[in-house]
Amino acid sequence: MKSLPKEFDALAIERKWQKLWEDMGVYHFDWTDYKRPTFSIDTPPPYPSGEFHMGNVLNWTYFDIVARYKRMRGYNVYFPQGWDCHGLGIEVQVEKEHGIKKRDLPPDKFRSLCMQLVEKYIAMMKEGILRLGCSVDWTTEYRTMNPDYWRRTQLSFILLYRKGFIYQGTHPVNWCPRCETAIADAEVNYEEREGKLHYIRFPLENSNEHLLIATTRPEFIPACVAVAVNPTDDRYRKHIGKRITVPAVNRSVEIIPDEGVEPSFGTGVVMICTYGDKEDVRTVKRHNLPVITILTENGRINENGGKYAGLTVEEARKAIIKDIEAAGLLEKIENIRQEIGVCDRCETPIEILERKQWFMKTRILTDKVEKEANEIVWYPDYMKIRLIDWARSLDWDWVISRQRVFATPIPIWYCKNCGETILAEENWVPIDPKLEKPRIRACPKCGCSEFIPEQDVMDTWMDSSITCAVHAGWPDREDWRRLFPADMHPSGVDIIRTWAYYLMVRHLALFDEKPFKSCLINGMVLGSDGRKMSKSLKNYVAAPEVLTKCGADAARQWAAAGGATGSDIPFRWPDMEYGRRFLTKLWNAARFVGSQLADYKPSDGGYELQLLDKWVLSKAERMTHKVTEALEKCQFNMALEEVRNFTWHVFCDQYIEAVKDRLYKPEVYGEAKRKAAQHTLYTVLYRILQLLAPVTPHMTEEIYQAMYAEHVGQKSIHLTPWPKAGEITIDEEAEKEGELLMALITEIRREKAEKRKPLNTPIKLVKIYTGNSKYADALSRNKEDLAGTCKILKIEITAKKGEGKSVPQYSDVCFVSEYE
RNA sequence: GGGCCGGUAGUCUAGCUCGGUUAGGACAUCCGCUUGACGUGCGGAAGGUCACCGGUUCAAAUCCGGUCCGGCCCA
Repeated sequence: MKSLPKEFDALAIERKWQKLWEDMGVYHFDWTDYKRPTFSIDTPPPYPSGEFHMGNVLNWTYFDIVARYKRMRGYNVYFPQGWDCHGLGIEVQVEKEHGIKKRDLPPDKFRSLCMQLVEKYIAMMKEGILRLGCSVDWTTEYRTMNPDYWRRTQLSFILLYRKGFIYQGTHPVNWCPRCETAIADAEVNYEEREGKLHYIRFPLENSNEHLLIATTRPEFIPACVAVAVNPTDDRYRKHIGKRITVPAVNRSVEIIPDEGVEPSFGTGVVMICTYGDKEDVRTVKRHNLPVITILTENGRINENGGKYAGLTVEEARKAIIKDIEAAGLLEKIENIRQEIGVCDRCETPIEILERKQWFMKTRILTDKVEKEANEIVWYPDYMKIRLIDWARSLDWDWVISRQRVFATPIPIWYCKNCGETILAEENWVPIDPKLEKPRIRACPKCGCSEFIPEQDVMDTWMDSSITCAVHAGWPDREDWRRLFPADMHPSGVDIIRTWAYYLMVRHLALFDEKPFKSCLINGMVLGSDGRKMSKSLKNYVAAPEVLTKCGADAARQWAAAGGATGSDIPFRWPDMEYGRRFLTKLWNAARFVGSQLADYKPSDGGYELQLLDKWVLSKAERMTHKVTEALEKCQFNMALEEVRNFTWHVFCDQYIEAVKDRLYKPEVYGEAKRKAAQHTLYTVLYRILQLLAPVTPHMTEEIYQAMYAEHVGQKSIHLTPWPKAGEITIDEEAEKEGELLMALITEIRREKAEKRKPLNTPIKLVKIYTGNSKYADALSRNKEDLAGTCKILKIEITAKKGEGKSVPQYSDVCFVSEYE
């Protein structure tokens, strides 16, 4: 057997295997194999936003461990990889980098700038995935910005349209005035900011009294359509039904009762505008109030704002306050902390606008979403609550249209004459209605042959929420249901409400089936200050730096063992260091085994297993059960800790130390006992390597190739079958006796340490008292390893109780040692 | 304001599902030793009212209720 060199270069080893695995194609899904069961992973195509970061490392490590484990368990594993390219984030960056706005360039030019930037980011992130050693099947790589992908997005749109899930309507939507587009609830963040609460007098009609209203948004006064009070509020109940004058615009509106009004906020009187906030939307709808839209798409006051038309929101606020103050109607202004909705991509405060948009009916699916969420296996289980709560909390359907450029076009035209909506046929896609006409001669309704293309494009989530079906081969492969639903969908805890939710509603609507059978959740990566790691918080550690300093196998150990699955994992350099040291330990253990097995042939028999051989084999088997069980439950931290502790402490510190004498001196103990130790070292090390392979794929491969590949016969350790239960016999008797023997060895060594003697100091005589004949018998049968390990020249064992140093856990067992 | 998660030695963390070992580990600290795999390694030591209060129980870090604090997501 080949022995390993003393030095190793972890990074070189990692690069070498990453390349060889790719060359050998060891991770390719075998479409022609119908014997093995399949296991498909719905790899979330990352949004190429720049660098592969530690959160990606955590996420990808989790499901790569699963992929590698399942492969060894005999599954035909499907591990695809794509890129979710479209979206506002890239557009905003292109605008920033080039100092332009989307309208400054023709759409195709703007789009190509976006594609360039995306390619740059993909290259960076792909490098990260490769360096982490993920077992991706790169023959599956795809980009959602390529027409072959968005053909599928458009096809799904057409199918949903026909099934009645898509509608166009004029409804209030979240609107980013900077990006000039509608955005979904999931794209709105809430931030606490400093605001001002204005107290303004609204004169009551036919009276010289007034009501004092409090508002944070006086610029909406021109859009005020009612004044509301809580019907249970005794202060104002008498005014309900009367009319009141809106200052600055002199409009007469009604005072209405509404239970949504919080009597303790401000004055308990609020103005209802279209639309100052989401609450206004509810109130307007509830009371069927008129709608006065006063904002343009870029956040200015429109013609409905009268004299304030053309001003920005900020300018209008100042102008209106000035006018109200001049009219003597401004009572006071207070500072207030308020939560405001901002655009997820550019942090501009969002507005609510009523504009014609495309929607997908999602709320009618909520009961189904809940039912399916309960049928999916979640790791950890409680995470399903997030999805269910989110689905239940949604007020509006999903706005799927965007007024942007870099996205999948909506395959729709309108008849120029009668306005009829023309939906693309299934075989027309991919198609961009802005560049191509519908493939019909004339409008089926009026015969007109001129058409107006839909300018809007689709929300990016429309691309990325059909991945479970697309990965499986839909719609091109007839057998796509073989890989659908996906066996596992991995997700960060923060995107359950988006990714997992949208996947659910899209696939339920399209195929009436849940998209995935299990969902693996990873927590957030925290910085050293305990807060979520981010560049803006200055607690950011770059993944390439970590991978260069410590290597992928160390980083993967951090990800696996940093905490329980689903919980947030703090980034810690000491963890990284520990991972690296463990690899060194493993390397050296393997090197020792190799050096002792120069003359060993795995097929050779002729060995007589000793107690400690049986003991460590039995413990290795027991550990295998624990690791297997932990991996089945995606408890990566438990699985890794189990193997690391066994390797370091049981295998290296205890077993190897205890059999050295037997290995070195066959002339004393006999060849059969040396062979027994060789057999055990060979077997247990292989077991360790296999169990570690999903977590530290590179190092285990390197050792496997040098020491095991020839005999085992698989071209990669990652293709070897996971150990089956019972391959090694669990020997309870040997474990019990072995524990006693190890406890005694440990105690004798401890005594040596206490006496400040080097561990290889010979002991002239050790008298052992066991207090019972069972222990005495066990020790007598196995005193060779005891003597060898502790350098004892003579051992006397008696079954009587005696004096001396006692052995922990075995209160009756004690010994007296005599040194020279 | 709502939902979820967490609060375990100087730091980080496991254990809690299914109550019962001396509460396990890593890093840091201290003391020893260097043995023919070990970028060292090994042996040992110190360090904890398991956030707080109450309940269930023969028995609670673990189950139940409440309080406080922190985080995440949302309104």
